[in-house]
Amino acid sequence: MTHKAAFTAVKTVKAYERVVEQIETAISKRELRPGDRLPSERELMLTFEVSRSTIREALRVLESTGLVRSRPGDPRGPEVLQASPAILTKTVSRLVRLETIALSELVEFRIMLEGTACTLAAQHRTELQLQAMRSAVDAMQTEVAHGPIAFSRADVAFHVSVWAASQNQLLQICGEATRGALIDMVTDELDRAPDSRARMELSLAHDREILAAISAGDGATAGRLARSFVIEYYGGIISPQSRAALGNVADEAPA
Amino acid sequence: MTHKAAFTAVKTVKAYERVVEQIETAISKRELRPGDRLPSERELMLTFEVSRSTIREALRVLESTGLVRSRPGDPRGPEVLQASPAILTKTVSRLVRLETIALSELVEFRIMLEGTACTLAAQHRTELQLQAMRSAVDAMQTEVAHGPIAFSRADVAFHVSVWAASQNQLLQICGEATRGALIDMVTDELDRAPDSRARMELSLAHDREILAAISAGDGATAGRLARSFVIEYYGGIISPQSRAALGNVADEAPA
DNA sequence: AGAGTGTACTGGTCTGACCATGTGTTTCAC
DNA sequence: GTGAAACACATGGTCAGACCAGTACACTCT
Repeated sequence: MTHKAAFTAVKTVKAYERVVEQIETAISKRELRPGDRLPSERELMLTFEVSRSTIREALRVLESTGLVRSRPGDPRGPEVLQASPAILTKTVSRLVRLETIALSELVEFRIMLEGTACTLAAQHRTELQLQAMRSAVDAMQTEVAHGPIAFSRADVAFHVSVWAASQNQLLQICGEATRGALIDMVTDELDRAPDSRARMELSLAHDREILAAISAGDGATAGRLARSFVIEYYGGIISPQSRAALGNVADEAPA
Repeated sequence: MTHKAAFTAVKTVKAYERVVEQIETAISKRELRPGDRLPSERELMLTFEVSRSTIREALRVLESTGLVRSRPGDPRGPEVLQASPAILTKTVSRLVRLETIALSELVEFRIMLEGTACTLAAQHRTELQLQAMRSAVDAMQTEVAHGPIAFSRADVAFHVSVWAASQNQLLQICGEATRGALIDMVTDELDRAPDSRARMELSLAHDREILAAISAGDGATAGRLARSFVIEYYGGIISPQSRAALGNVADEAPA
């Protein structure tokens, strides 16, 4: 009598992958905590019963994932690292760079991010973060005199402080990634030298408005302002429909 | 006379890292495109003048980044892959699991994405995409009878079709990534079996509403609906402030 | 022309070796 | 006793060479 055997697909799993998996789950189950040391490669090859090449390949992928770090000569062995969103940034930027993403898509995405960040910042900001944003704006004021490059740096710093106040790291990461990508693709940051003074003043005024809304805890206004300012900046790049759709989300009640 | 020598810090760079870097930039400069094949490991060790171990370690990190794939026995060599959000998903899930990223942040992010996707879809959708979304909803209707798993699959398909209609690949990528991560985290998709029928009907009704708004070209409504439905689903996870801030963006004119 | 066979080369893994480096200890001078 | 210098040792980085199982592709044979 032949049973209906519940066979399941077998996929050959490479040795180093199983090593990775075991160490990974050990970390995610908190059996290994940041700062802890893994056994040396030579010890690991004994416990896993594989060769050093296999151990090393496993360590390389763990290292590229930001979970551990090996340093030559350290007798204490590879270090278990604190998980950090930093590697996400790299992945996201590469994806943006690679994916043949249209500039318009990037701008749309940016509008969304900036708006949400400001909305959330208005709700979540701590007093400390509020101070940070204020001083960032003050710094922008100062930098107006030092030319567009310095000003732009201060501008970025303000936006970073807003992202931080949103208390959402995914927002921060994507913001960082899109900023980098946008700067890569739009290089008019430099050739807009002629009317630079006016534009700096305008940006400053915008950021002050946003800050006021955030400070007042008015998330809807903060988000709407942020969106409209990004649109003002990059609006020419995206379609009029997108402009209308993304810009008016907050300030027009549906008919 | 001693010049002021412009010496710069030297950091010892490991051999496999330089291999990774070169291949990576080749990919990002489109000299290597998805589907292309890398030379075999034995050839690579000749061109880079390193040993096979080094080449292999480099390939392992490239593979863990999702850039290439090696298959044993394939005489054509390692394959250059299409950049995919899958790796992003894995990274995000791990960060959430390690509590580097709070689940609430993920949900907030998701609300933003879903809302914007629907808003843009309402503006950008082609007739073809509209049909796709319609048939996706119809499929959901059919799958109600086949249980929550099949229904959930159809539900996902509908949302994917919406992202596609948004004409924004970044949205698609991030949507895909957050969806995977959320499913990893929130596994009540299965244990909600008791009232599954009611919830399926509710989801279906929601999606129909969204589709109607998209179909009518009403981006503001589509976005507002999408946000509120996500909040209805995952609302318990995020703070009341976030709920209010993200949910009411579209439907309440600022006081 | 199609089905089966063969083969050359692939990636996966192992062994064993060498080197430069960082840590912890020991030694030494004061 | 205390601080600095020298040492020993285990570590990670790299290399060379080997074996095996598997795949793609060409070559049979019918």
